[in-house]
Amino acid sequence: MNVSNKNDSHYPGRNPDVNTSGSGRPERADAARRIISRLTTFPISMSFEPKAHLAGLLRAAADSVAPGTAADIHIERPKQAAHGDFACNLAMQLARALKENPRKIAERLVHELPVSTWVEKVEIAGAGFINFTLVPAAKTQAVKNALAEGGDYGKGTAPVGCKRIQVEFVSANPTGPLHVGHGRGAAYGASLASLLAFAGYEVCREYYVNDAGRQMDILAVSTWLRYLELFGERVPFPPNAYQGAYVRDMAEQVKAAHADRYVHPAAAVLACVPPAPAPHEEGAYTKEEKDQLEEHLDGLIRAAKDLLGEEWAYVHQHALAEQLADCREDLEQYGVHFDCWFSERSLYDTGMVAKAVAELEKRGHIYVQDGARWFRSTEFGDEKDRVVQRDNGLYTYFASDIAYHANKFERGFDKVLDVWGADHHGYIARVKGALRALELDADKLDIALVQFVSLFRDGEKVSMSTRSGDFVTLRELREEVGNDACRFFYLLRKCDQALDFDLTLAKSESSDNPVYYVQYAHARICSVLAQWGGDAAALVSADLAPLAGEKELALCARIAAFPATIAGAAQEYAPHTIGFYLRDLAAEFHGWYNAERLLVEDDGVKRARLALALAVRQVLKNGLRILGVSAPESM
RNA sequence: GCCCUCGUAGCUCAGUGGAUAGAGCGACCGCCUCCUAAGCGGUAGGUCUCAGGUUCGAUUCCUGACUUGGGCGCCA
Repeated sequence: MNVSNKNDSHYPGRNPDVNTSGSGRPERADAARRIISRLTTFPISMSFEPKAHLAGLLRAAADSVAPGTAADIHIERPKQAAHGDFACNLAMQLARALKENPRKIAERLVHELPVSTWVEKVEIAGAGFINFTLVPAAKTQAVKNALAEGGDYGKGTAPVGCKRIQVEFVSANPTGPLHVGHGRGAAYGASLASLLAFAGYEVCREYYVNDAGRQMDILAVSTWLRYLELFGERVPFPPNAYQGAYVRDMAEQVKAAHADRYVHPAAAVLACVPPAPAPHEEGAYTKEEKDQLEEHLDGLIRAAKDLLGEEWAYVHQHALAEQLADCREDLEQYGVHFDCWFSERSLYDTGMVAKAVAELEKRGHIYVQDGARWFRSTEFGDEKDRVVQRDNGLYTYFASDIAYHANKFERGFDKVLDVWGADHHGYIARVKGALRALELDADKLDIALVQFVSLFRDGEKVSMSTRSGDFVTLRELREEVGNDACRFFYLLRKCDQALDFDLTLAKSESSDNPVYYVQYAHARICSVLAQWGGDAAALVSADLAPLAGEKELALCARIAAFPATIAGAAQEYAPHTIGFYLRDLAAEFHGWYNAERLLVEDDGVKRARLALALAVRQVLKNGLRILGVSAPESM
């Protein structure tokens, strides 16, 4: 027995029949304890989750020591090995309610702990920690679980009442190629969706297509102006139109398909358009000049619509279809798939935007001022009221977003998660406010804000603007760094943390990327198993008793922590936790691999070690799959 | 100005109401006759921005400063 001093208790867990009445406890309590023991003692062969098991033991003890105090049982893994395999601070938590010294409470708790065949030793240490040391079979049980469950190891079950969840992410305007900022949102959203699915939710991945509104008009008119240039009709190209080369490509396509069908004289185009300010060298326009530029651009859009008539729809549709297809292809290549592409325009076409505003109006949350209709969002926690319909009759983006979210709720999800860029955070209050105004449960809506990505090249910040066309596309990034490194790099940071993406580093020293470290562990295991050449499936039944080394048991503990890591990451919407977990798992494997030989002479030891290696590989594979990173068999 | 966010090793970042706060990179010293050296072991490096408060206990929670980034349109 491990009694380091008189205050430390010990626990005869392996010998439930031992007579402990010598401790002075009445026989009646002992009998009660036996009854509980029968309820909480499990045979070794069953699937076993240590934290849940220990929590169950402690719950029973707490109910006996402090009935009615519903303290949360919090089991954690101590940082120091000397503190056992698991620790619990329950005694400290109860100290206040019981008005008693935590160590005394801990002693009583330990005294009332039901017997468990999994527990080897219980110690009280420090201010009142209860430290558990498990029997070896408990530590290696995770290996058996991982091998038996395979690709399902770590899967969870969603909480009752929250089964169907929608994750909406990327939702970039289809007005040009996706850039590295979208790449982060895509990596985060896709991994989060996979994580939630693995954690037991029914997940719907959705992309909201902003195919209505001014940005699309600007793209269409940009394309048309480039098209006119191809026929020598030179309208000065506005600096606030889309500059990218892809716009010229679309103009070429329109020309190839329809020749000069959409050509109008430049003079006719400019006839009724308010003049643009004189162009500047550095683009340093004053506020007034900027307004003038926007009016000029709107004038060009009006002119295009007037001159083209019904054919405007073709140019508009062509630009939209092209960009959406490009975006979709880019994402598919990135390993990011969507179940649903939801059109903003469909909300207008089906009258849902008007209906949403009418619903608000019916409930008295709309008023008219200066010819516009305002939603009284201040009554729902927003800092100011918001326009939903402008004085020119057009609905605002906010109006369609209200309709969109109302529609999401109508579709019956238990949870709706929006992944937004961090610059949209001011938008949360008004959307939630609108939902409340529509008498919907706004708490069903969660919003994850993904911080910006700043690109650095050769130590200098790269300016990024979609309109100027001066940005690094996601496609370029993927081609230079690779999908795996790209996904993993993004995920090795909390989403609410701004990310500095050093292109020079990512491109020139990509072998330093931690993704290779994790993948290498997987490849190494594959290599060892291949050299062994035996039947890997048979390792499920290997005797794991030879796994007694410190590194081996630590690795087992790491594997055991995987299901809880999944559950925690899903609950926190934090897929980056998986990335860090995998890195730690790989590190422990590499350390073990270097310290011990796997393919040793002793068949029992060899099989046990191979079983452990196989379990590590399984967990690496399951984790990498969630992150959308490949698990190569050789590198 | 108001609202939000951030502040942890030289750098980039994890983490936590608990016991001696971690990793990668960089620096330094080692390890291939041996299952993949894209690997491993070791050393150095910290007032967890500061000041109060809550608590048995605060780097963690609260308040306030200072700091980082962002948002405050009849744009999307």
